[in-house]
Amino acid sequence: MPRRLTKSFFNRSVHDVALELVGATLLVNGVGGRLVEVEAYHHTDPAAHSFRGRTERNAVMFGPPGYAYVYRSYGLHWCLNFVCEPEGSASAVLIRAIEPTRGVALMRRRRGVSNERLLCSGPGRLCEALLITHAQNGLALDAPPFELFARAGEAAIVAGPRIGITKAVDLPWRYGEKASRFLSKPFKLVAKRSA
DNA sequence: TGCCCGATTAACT
DNA sequence: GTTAATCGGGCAA
Repeated sequence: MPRRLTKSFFNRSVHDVALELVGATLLVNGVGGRLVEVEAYHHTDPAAHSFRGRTERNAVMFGPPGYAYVYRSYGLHWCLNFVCEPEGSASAVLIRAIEPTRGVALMRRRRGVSNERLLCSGPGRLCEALLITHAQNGLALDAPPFELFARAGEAAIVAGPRIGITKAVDLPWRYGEKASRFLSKPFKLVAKRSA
């Protein structure tokens, strides 16, 4: 079994963590799969919830690393983040897509869709499939219901602009497995140099 | 207090 | 391609 990720894993640059999370396995009550798409949010970044300081909603981001920050998006969906960097940095990785591997039948039922590709390909979708709500906000990531395992082997990781934001749109802080069928959106081709 | 808008999704045309 | 669903944060008044 691959190495289990504990709190110290998250106590460093949010970008280092994001890169290493691609290919890692996340289970919630035994259900989940491989992380194939994540985004980094840093407190100096205008697109981050923590950019304007601490509020009731984002309080967990200002706490120690290795905890879940869950917020409501557009009034109806939930989004899952992992708090990173030393306490007070208020930086986090948004989990955007998962390749389902465990508890697929359960996820299908929770989502009400049969297409495996649509089960966890988006931050709101994966929270519905894994039953993540505000009830998990502030929970430690190295204790039940969470299980996190390091990537085993290689991963072909690409970076690109983040999705769905209007500030700092040019920062290439979205990371994922380019060839994965389970991304929320494909990564654009890397620009080729002309001879 | 009131208003606008968002780290989204599904169902439209 | 567009839009409704739905609500808390942030800012103006």
